[in-house]
Amino acid sequence: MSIALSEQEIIRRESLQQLRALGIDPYPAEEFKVTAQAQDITDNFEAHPDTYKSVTIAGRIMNRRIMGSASFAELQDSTGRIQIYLKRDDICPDEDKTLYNTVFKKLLDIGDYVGVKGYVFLTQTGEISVHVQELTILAKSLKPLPVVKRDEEGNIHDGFTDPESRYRQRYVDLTVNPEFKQIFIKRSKVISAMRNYFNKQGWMEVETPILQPVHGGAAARPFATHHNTLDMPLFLRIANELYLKRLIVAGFDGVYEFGKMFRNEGMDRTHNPEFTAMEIYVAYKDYIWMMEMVENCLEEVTRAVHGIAAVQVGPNEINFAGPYTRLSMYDSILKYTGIDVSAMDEAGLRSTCADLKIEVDASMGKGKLIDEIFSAKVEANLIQPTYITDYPIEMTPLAKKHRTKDGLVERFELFVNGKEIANAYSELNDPIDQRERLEEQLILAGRGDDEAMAMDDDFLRALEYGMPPTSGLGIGIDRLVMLLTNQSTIQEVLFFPQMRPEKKVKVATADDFINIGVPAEWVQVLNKMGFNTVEELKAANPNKVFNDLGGMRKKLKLEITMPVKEVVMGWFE
RNA sequence: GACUUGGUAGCUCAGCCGGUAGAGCAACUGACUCUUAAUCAGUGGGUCGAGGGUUCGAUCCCCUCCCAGGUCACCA
Repeated sequence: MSIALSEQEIIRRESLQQLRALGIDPYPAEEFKVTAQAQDITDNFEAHPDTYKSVTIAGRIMNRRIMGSASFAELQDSTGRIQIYLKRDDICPDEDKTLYNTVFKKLLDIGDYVGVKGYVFLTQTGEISVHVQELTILAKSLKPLPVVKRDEEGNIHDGFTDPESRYRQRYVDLTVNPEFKQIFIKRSKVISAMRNYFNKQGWMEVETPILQPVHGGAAARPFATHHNTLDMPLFLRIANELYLKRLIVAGFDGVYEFGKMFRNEGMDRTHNPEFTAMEIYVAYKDYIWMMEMVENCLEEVTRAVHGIAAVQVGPNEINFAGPYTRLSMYDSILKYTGIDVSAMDEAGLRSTCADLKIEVDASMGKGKLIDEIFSAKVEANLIQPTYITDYPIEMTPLAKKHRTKDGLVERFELFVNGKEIANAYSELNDPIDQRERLEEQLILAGRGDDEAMAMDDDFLRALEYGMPPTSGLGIGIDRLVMLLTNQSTIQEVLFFPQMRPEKKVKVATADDFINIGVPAEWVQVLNKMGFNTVEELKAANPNKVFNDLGGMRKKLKLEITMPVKEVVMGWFE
């Protein structure tokens, strides 16, 4: 990233000055009243041509085909692209043809925002187009957009495809690859459909702290920060579960929150340091009830996004209409490995892992070992929505003990396309049991499990006042959106995925050059000549610099005053 | 964190055995009043990711580093 401008950027800045010289404000302040949009026109013009005898549209120029005194251009607004047709003598009815010959043909560029008033018509080749009668510049673009070409078959020719550039400059990505906007539109629909579903049931959306003194509710490494006034450490939440349960204690029957969670762990195509989770808690329910709720909710969400309950994900068509298959964790391992682990002790599980060539380490307890077997042998097989139920107690410190099965808890996870999408419990509301379970986590932490859950005394105090039987659910929204939009990386469903900072080339500020006597308008020229710092400039031959400045001035057709030689020599003192 | 692939013009990419770079699009100049990957003629545009090393000479070979992608590990 150099501060020196490219040839095309310099030319666009000159066009900007020329527009101003012509009395045209390249960034006008006043409202521009739009009366139509591209998609509306292309969808409805042929059925209702009379409605489009006068339209005003606005957007970016994305393509121009100039043929002397007539031109076609493509205007892109938030809904799509439409072709516009400009005739010199229509937009310049008087003698003065400046608006067409100079402004449109010379001073406008791909990427500029313009507003256009005219009438919709059909070209000889049958394309719905707007015949322009008035042209207004709304915003000049100073950086050239990548030009993505599409042919008649829809093949993309010079795609803007580099993932690094696409994620760092999402604004460019979505401008030149507008099809990716659909992912984010669907993401928005997923969240609003889910919110609508919950609201219809009478449950309440709430907000709980993101800055937490204790990072509870999940097992993960947190981001740590510090509050200056209170002079205390704080953590960005890794979960909001314990706060939502406090609200159930407080007497709300159903509370839910869509919120960002933060986990200070690895990044890959399914993990971003901050991600969106939805958690909901409903009083007087259990995890059996929750399974049915999730089936209804996800079916409704899928229909809201796709119109039907099924979605194509890679080679699989996934059907979100319930009921979903229910399989206990032990039965799922039995089904896919033929091994019954239900009665095994820790030693037995270790030797089973060894038989299955699953790597384990000494810090792993019984629950973790079973989870390892499950992850390695079962998960990938669960393509259609499947509930895995009844987890070992050791891996689930916040869930209620199973009503009939010793050593298990009332928990399910929903797996779709081989990935975990949701996690739910009959919530543990026995405060004494809860304290013991968290103490066991402390022991695991002592064994070296740095993800074991922390003790939260205030949460336990809340439980001691009494929490009604409650079922809780968490859904990873990013992963659900990945599924429903058929994307294989989380970056594609996040507007701004986390990236390392861009490297900055060491560049002096304009003021540094001005301070040694360089006129402001010449600083860019020096940058262009490769002098990014004052030191680099001073190391050069003064006479050569003076000559080269003249050369650059001529080459770039700069209409700025050449500094006299004595001034240039002064830079080197 | 490990392995691996890549980083060359505004964008997408070539670049042979080491001799300081090419194409298409975009840009610029000109022609053109129904084009649509517009066309035609011409012209410019590069710190070859950064820094070292080897060499008479490095985009190319070697080393270190930076950034990104992929795979794996980690991530109840």
